[in-house]
Amino acid sequence: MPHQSALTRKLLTFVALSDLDIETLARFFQRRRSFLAGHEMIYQGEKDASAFILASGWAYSYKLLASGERQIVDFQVPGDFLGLRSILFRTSDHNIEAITRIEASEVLASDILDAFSHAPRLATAILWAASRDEAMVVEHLVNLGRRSAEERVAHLFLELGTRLKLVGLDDENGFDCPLTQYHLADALGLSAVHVNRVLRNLREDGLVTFQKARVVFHDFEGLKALSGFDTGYLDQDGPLLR
Amino acid sequence: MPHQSALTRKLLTFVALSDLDIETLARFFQRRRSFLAGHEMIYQGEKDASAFILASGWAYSYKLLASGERQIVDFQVPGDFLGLRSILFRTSDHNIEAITRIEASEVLASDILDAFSHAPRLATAILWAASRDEAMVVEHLVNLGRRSAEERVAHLFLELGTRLKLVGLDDENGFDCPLTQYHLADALGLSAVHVNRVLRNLREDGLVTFQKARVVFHDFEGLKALSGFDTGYLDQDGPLLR
DNA sequence: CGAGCATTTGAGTCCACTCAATAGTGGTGG
DNA sequence: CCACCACTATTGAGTGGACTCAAATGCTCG
Repeated sequence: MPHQSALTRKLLTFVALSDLDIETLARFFQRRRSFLAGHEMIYQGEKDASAFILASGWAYSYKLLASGERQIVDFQVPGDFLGLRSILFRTSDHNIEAITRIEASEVLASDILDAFSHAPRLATAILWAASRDEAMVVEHLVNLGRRSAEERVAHLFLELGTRLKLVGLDDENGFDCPLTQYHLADALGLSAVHVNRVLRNLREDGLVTFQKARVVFHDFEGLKALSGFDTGYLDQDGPLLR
Repeated sequence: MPHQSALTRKLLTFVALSDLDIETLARFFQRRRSFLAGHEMIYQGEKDASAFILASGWAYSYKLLASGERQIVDFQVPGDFLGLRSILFRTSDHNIEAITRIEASEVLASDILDAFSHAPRLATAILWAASRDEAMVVEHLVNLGRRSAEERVAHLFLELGTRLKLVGLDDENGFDCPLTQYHLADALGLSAVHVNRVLRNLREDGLVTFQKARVVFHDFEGLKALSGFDTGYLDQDGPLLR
């Protein structure tokens, strides 16, 4: 089952799993589902939602305001666990929509709760995965609160590049990226028009280009310096439980 | 042990705990500590940090940027669990500083990991608590990304009021609040000068006052309408595990 | 090959910023 | 006990980054 390798590998870097843990985890990959681009996989107010493990494709999680505005919280790429919070809360407090066509495994609330009863190391690994997600949200908060538009865009591209590299979906100088400028705007607290201008600046400064659904880094170090990007919140220190 | 009631009560609304769970949880309250105002309880880069359960006083968690700017992620009030993410990651990715004098219980990494091995329902409850924290961070993200300065301030006061009410630290028309305008600014992605102007506007519009370390609501419904505040992300639906 | 979406650019506006200066407040020590 | 110092709050003036509105161009896919 090659599609489960990304998540499993991530978890193994954190906790050494027993045979029982591995077996329990394997059950998470039983229910294969696919979704069309634009499909709402999870929606605000949904009761007893499922979670999913992304095998291929991109999604994004977001909240809608009364005004109709949208704030994107995070993007999900292959290997990511999505909707965990929707399981822990009886009713989901956010939406998740497929950006591209998606292949995923559906994980039921009962799968998770069983894992907690019978596979404590796996449970620890899941809590760790949730904490890592929270660390990403925190970094996005810093991005919105204290960085300029140029810095925000640069930071987002570097984060996505790093995350995709971890699952082998990057290449020498960049990565394929199905986002629109509206996605970037709603993730970064900017208007789409301004995102467009910022992209032009970054391109003209020889830092990155984002065109034709591809991000290409031209000056990786320059981008890091500009945005203050530090991989700390994505990196691992080696297993907590051996 | 009256100081443990707030957290324990919160957890019990989510998961019915067994006697063993309760006993394990009780161990979290063994190591009583106190800290002076301004003390750094947890700092970025700290290895093998402890977590804490706040008995009294306020703290705030934040990240520092290379530029020296500060982004406050959340405020912690009595009953809150703080530093959980510092335990799951070997090295802490954020700082937590005491705002007032603090009484707290220190929770070691081993306490948490033991709980995961031996008390699965408690483990589930801890994951739920972590998810609730993440939901708050997400709401702060929405605040920064898509709300105006007036809306942000109003939203923060409503959230703090609601959280304090849950632990009985509010009163008829407001709550005691040890924050400075600099704290508000760094939590809301604004300058302290602008926060001051916004507070004047809200006061002159008869909505809230924030003076002399006290927040007083004058038009609760008006504030809610202004900020689009919805308690959903703080509320509970009743126990997931019975 | 049009229809709908996405991108790009211009013009003008405004929200929140910075810099600067003045009060108020509380704690400390001589 | 009061003088002082550091911190916090307040207000004014001027600036600028990001916004909105508007229009033109490009792209893709049914």
